[in-house]
Amino acid sequence: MLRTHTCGELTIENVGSKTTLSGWVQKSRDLGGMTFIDLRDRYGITQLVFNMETHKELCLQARKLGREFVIQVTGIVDERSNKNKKMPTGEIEITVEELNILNVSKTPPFTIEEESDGGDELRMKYRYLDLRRAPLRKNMELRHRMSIETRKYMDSQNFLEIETPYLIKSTPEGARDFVVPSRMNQNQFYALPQSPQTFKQLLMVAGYDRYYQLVKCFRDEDLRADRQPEFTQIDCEMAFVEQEDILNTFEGLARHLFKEIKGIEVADIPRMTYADAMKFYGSDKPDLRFEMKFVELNELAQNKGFQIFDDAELVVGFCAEDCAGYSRKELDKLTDFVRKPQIGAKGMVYVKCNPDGTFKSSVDKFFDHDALKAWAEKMNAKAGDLLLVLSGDTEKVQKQLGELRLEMAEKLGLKNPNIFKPMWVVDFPLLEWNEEAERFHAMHHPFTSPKKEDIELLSTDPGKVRANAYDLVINGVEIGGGSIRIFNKKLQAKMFEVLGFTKEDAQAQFGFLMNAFEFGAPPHGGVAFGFDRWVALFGGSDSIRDFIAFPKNNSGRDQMIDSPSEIAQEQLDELGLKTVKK
RNA sequence: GGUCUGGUAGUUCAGUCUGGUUAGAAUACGUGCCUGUCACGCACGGGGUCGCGGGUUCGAGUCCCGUCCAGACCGCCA
Repeated sequence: MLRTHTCGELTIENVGSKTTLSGWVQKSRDLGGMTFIDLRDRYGITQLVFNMETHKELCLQARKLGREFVIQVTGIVDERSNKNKKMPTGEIEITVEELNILNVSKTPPFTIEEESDGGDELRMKYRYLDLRRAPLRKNMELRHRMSIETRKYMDSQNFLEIETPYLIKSTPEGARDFVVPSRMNQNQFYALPQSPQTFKQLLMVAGYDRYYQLVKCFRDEDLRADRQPEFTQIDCEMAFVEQEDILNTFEGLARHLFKEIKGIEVADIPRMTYADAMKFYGSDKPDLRFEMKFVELNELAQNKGFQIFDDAELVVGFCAEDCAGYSRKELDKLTDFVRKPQIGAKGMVYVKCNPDGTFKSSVDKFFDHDALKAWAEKMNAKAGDLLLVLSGDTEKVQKQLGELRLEMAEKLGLKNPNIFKPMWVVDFPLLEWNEEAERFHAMHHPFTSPKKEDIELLSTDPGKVRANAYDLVINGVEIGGGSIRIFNKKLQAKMFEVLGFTKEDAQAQFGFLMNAFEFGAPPHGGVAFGFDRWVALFGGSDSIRDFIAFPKNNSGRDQMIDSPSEIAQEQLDELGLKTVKK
């Protein structure tokens, strides 16, 4: 037997017993007369002690052990004379009687500790070493527990987990597909699913009225800290439901996960329309951990001689608490922030609500004390607060101010990772105008149903149509989204028409779905959650990379296995593919 | 496709703005000393293609141009 216990389980209760442990040498401390070794495995760290007086040969051997050597020891569990309260096994140590080196190790390129000294690139290249570190291990454990609890909840609600194929059909809508050449059907290609969308709808037609799946999805788009080319979704679909049923069912999932994983009881999850989210927070995924709600100032700020405001469609601002003391330099930095090309504002107006009741603003020339006081009152500001105001075209200004709001929250340390503010954003627009293609795109996807009362607008003013679509947002992170689907063939055809599909295109790409809908499709709808994001959020991180065992880097490369890579000419020939010379 | 930041010892970084003697620190590694350490301590030591290519200059880690790599963001992500 290579071990009788793990390195995390021995305590004061086991003192006196004989034990065999196996693991990696985390660290050795050679004091001359005695040597301590921290032995590590997945479960913890146990201290080994070698004494020069009693076991000279063993002690000499132990001194030669390098970091990450794999060893097996047998010895007696002893109570430590100097206890370490910082570690669970800190009251005991193993007085080693037998030492067996199972394998040696090269010196690792970075330290395998809580806080590694390795940079990202190196940690990715040696991911198997990085995964030995406790923080990564905890992330993997968190991910595991969340998948278990998700399955428990879904099972309790009568959902069936059904697998859908990974080799499917490419469709030009939405994200770019990853494409797989077919050897048996030369010049034809499979696509990896961006989501199991059509299959889950077909499962509804098939009568499996509650489906879910923890499933890999693939999108060939540029990466971000929270976006990987392959990622995992909790994909769900239900039949015979309305939006309300779905929101309630998955509010249940959120509540279950919050309770079981974070020990947090979540009250009802508030809902906000897309229109309000944009109006008050300048984002379709508002972070509600902090206020700084937008206040419109058109009436108070326009026609007072300040040309920039007068020309603007919207003058809007928010109140940053206790920031009136900001220096000129700090305010200039905020102005620079909103003027960055990524944000795109022309400028920023500020009003300091001084503690003595006076006001100091960047537009004192145009607005006197009373005018600024009226702003402050409308914005519920108190003495000591700072008002930040932007103006311009409504949609743009809202987004710009939304970015500024997040920047201020960051500056003020309001993004507390231990506070969770979940919300549903509902009533998304059905379509959004794509400038480049000069046509409407489905905001969610082309199977999303419009609100009944808005259907008529499809022909007259498609941009105004609201959808039965919803997102779950937690702390400003889009955790998931879904919709009630169209199950009526006529309406689906109308939708494709609005999206600019010819009948032939629609039939070629989605015919299999529309045909299926002719065989008794039930009313249905669903939702999909970004599992990696949810795990990262619960783990207190903005980046999903350290919650995926083997992630890809910024350019979609796996630096450990060095993929993607070129393939042999024979493979290409077999697939009927030609290499393109660079 | 674009914007920004970075690339110097095994590793993490300083040094670059303002060019000039032998490129430093910490940590890791090696050797020696040390019987209660747990970020052990002390002493000594080895360790560098300053990402790569070109240019300016008497002289380039430092300035300029190009390029590669990494990261953050915009576009993109139904």
